[in-house]
Amino acid sequence: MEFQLTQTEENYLKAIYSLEISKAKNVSTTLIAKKLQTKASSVTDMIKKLAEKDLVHYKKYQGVSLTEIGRKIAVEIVRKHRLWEVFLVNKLNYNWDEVHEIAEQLEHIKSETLIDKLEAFLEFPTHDPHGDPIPDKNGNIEHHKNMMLSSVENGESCVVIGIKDSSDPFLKFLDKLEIQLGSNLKVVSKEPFDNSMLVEIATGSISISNQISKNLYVKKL
Amino acid sequence: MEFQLTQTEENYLKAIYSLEISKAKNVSTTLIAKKLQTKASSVTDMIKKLAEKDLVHYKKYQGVSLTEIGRKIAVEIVRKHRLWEVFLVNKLNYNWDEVHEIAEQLEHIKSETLIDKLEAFLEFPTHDPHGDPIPDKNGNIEHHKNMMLSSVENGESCVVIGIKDSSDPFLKFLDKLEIQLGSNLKVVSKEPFDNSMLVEIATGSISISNQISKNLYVKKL
DNA sequence: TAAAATATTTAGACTTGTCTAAATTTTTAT
DNA sequence: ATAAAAATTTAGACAAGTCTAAATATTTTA
Repeated sequence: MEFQLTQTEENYLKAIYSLEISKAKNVSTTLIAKKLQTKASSVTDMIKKLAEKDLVHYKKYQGVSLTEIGRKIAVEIVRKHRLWEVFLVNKLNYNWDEVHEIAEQLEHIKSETLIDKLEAFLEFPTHDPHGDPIPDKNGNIEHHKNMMLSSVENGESCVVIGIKDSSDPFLKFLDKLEIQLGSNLKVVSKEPFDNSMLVEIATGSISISNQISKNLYVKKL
Repeated sequence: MEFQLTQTEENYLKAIYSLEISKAKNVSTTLIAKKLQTKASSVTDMIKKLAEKDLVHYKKYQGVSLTEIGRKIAVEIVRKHRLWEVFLVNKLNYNWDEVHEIAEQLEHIKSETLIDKLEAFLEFPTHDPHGDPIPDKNGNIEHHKNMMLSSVENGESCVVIGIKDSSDPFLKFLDKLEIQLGSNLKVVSKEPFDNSMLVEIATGSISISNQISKNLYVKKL
């Protein structure tokens, strides 16, 4: 029951997986094309191939969804990606905004044993450098509880536990703000006009726009 | 001056490099085909492409040799391969006979910084798990002095410093003999009939065939 | 040194993943 | 509800890397 997929096929599965999570069921051709920076016609071709292999459910013009086996493979790739990110940051001293591209390559390395040995070497981390949970070897993954900084009330304190949009510029911006995973934040006030908030952190008070506070997963204290 | 080569192109360069070292200049199409488990006609096609990019010298029917830039790239790939092997054995606890296939994949990961960071993390190893020297970041590589166990005289002692043929079965066989890098060997006697030798190691005396003694790099004590 | 054997190259075809342009279907708006 | 807009699929083409079979060149050998 073991598939040998190409990197491209794996990338499609991963893209569909992440779109299913953020956008609910039956992901559209266009959305996948946008995500993978390719053309809708190319997506259609590939979807047919994946459907042929029973990795996605597909009916013409109706979008796609992952089959059970397709989802299992997608989660495996996510697991590999996030474990490699931990390696790059914790062992090779990369910053959290530098590891995505390299992990995109490393996640496709084929081996029965490699990723479990890597996981043990890293001492079984539960989250990657951006706070995203790492699936276990059976494909179980604990999803974020959807608590964003933006929904924290005045006077309440919380800890940053994850980043929703782990794009390069956003991570660099957080670096500049001196916000990282584990940072303590206290919401001082919220501005109804633009939904920005005044927040206290270790180094002082800063104003945080809604666009940012919507992208920080937090846990209330 | 930076090329972006495909994995296949890189594999051809590496194959030509290793054939040049063992077989001298102007490597033949057939030899490359054998090494890469492909057909001579495919090799011809690829060679033309590499020649087009000035990575090899090529004249019809005359075989190929690496250009300076081609050799530089080949050595870089060897460097990556060997550093990853050190990582797999020293950090992830793989045995030396299990790492080749995985390193074959890891050597193609593209990054400006990754391999130097890996090298630092591994504390600048000079040799891979099979005793092969690791090129430095400028492409300098210290080649083995060609002293094989087979040329050690009766009564002389030596240390194993490298394996010439690092194939799976050979490495497993050495494991069974309890011979590893750093093992001390004393040549007790040599049998002129088949060139086998009687050798003393820590755990006792063993007979070693010529085929084996020709594949062990040693340093006299 | 000419015939036979071997090595190499060429020609044409196939696969994978992609694209553009055209055709078709679905969705949106009036 | 129907026309316009948007999304999707199809058709045909291309590049990369490979293959088989045939053609050509080189090497061996007698």
